[in-house]
Amino acid sequence: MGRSAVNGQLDLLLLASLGAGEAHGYALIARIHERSGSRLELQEGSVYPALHKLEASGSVASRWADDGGGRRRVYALTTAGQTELARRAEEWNGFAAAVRGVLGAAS
Amino acid sequence: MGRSAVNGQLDLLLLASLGAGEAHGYALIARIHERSGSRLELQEGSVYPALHKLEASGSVASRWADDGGGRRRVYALTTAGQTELARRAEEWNGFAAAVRGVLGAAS
DNA sequence: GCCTATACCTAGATTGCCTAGGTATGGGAC
DNA sequence: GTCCCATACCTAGGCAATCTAGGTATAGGC
Repeated sequence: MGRSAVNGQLDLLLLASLGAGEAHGYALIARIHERSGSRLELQEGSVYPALHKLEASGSVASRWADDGGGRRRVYALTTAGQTELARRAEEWNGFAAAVRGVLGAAS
Repeated sequence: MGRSAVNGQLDLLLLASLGAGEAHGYALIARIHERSGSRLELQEGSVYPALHKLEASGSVASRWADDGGGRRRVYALTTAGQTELARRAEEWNGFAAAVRGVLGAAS
């Protein structure tokens, strides 16, 4: 098992991070690392395919930006993506509550 | 994706449920279903292999019980299993906090 | 002109769990 | 008294998520 182990929440994490403003892949990795309190260290090999999948499904849109530096693909949340984010966040809250319920009963 | 989607927390759920007292496989499924507020419906095909794995790693011990009815394999948490439960619970709390951190920043 | 950092990409392997079967026993219907 | 269903256990194989381990390209420091 890898060091971060996102346990099925990769899409949620990416959508939520994009909810804070458009960004390119590398920046998203940094953003998630930061906001998770350094607990999540996503790998590029996980993030890029996930972003492509989210774009294919219409949750995010991308454009190429050449701000002087090298090529960058900047992703932004679409309207459908905002809906999807809300749906997944609720799903996560339900799952977390379910685990808390099972854990809480033991203590 | 199945209907319950335990997202890598199957072992934790089983250990936590056994923390509330020894039980056999079928009863564990019912216990988790109940304590999760009916949100988690584990399948036998997930639970039994997981219990065997936990027994092989020393976290649980089993004995056959024939209380009048058909054969039943009753599982109980070992001392090592209690340590493992604490470790995994802490791991879960860390992960949940990380996700909250990423989600919270968006709102 | 080379090395490093930034940035992006993909194929293939691994892992974890579910699907879909199967066995066995006991009790109620009839 | 036998058929069916519920309880209880088990396994092989498949599938989906994501990680590993490579690769490409550009810009800037030295």
